[in-house]
Amino acid sequence: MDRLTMRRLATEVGSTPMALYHHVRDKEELLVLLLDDYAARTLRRPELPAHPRERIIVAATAIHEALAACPWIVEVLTADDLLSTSALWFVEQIVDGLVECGLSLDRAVHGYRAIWYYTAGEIVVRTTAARRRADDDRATYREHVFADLDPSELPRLAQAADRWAPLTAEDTYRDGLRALVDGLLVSR
Amino acid sequence: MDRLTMRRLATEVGSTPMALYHHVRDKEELLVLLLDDYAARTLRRPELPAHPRERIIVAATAIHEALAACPWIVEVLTADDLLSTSALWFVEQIVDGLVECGLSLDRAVHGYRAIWYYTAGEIVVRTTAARRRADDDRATYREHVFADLDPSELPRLAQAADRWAPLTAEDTYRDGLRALVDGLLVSR
DNA sequence: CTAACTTTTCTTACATGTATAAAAACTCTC
DNA sequence: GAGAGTTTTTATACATGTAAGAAAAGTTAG
Repeated sequence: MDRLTMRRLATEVGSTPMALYHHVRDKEELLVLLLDDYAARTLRRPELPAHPRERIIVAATAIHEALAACPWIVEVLTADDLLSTSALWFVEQIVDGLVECGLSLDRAVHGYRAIWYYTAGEIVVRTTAARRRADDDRATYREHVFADLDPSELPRLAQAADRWAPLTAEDTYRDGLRALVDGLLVSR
Repeated sequence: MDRLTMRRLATEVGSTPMALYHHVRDKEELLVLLLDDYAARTLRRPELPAHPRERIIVAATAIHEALAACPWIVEVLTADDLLSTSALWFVEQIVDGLVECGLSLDRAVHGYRAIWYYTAGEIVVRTTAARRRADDDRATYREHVFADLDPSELPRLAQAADRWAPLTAEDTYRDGLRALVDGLLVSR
């Protein structure tokens, strides 16, 4: 986000900063367009399994992988649910998979939203955590927190204290996604 | 985030901008501290139900409500998993609930992370969507997308097109949370 | 009380996003 | 092809976060 400046872009394109603003409302819109372009060029449709539940997993994972590979995405990612027209096909697969598993269309849309919340949240949280770690002053904050834990008040956290860092370093997106999808498909 | 400027804060406190930087690494850290203070003052511990599964729901919902009531939170929310020491009690409740439901401690921590991803994602996505709607130029983008949908290629989305806006306006945090927790508790 | 040292504050400076309004380039009709 | 109208670009300006280093205030040892 910060690496790209309107001034630098303008001079590299042989123009002036304010000229860019005729084509783009603000810097964020430019980045959304970049993300859109990125998605259009890199999102390849995977082969989908026959079972609808697995189809949901594969489609969501594909989106997640594409986004996670792109660290500048976070600031843009706070966009809405439909990141770009190129991603619509994946959304379709997810909604359709949910419907095929027996959900009503309305519930399927809600289900897709939940999956999107989870996916976007995972990337945002994980990416910013990684950035903080690079700073490494702030990384020690967590150690502080866990060191001063009162085991009588917060026994589970105290118990997990030394394992917290490695545990949260693990990539558990798929597991959480599976759990969420399973839960969504349990008829309630 | 933008409403608070270091310069204005400094003059209101009767100081200079750079003096603030001795106490705070940067603006973001100041906001994290503000969030921390906000959490400490407003997060009241609710009465917890006996059943561990419901306890998870109640604790997560409490965090979610406190955060969702605080719109400037989004930029800060991309913090790590432990928002503040005042929230630790809630984290404890969630992890403990998961353990009581039969998960190992490791899986419980992962489960908490999944819940946090979902919660943070929900707030970030929903809040930014609301901000965009205020702009309302960008709100029409979605209508465009749905208007030009090819029903033969994306049948479900075409089918849901006119209901998409109201559907995504509904607050389904609780439903998604329940689904996620259910899924996490299904022994795999 | 003084002198060294540490913590805190101030001054100045720069790069950034972008508002505003004028200028230039382009397009299209007659 | 001339002139009106539209689109695109430029010049200028301002508020912002914050780096760098000087200055001041506070603290402590002798």
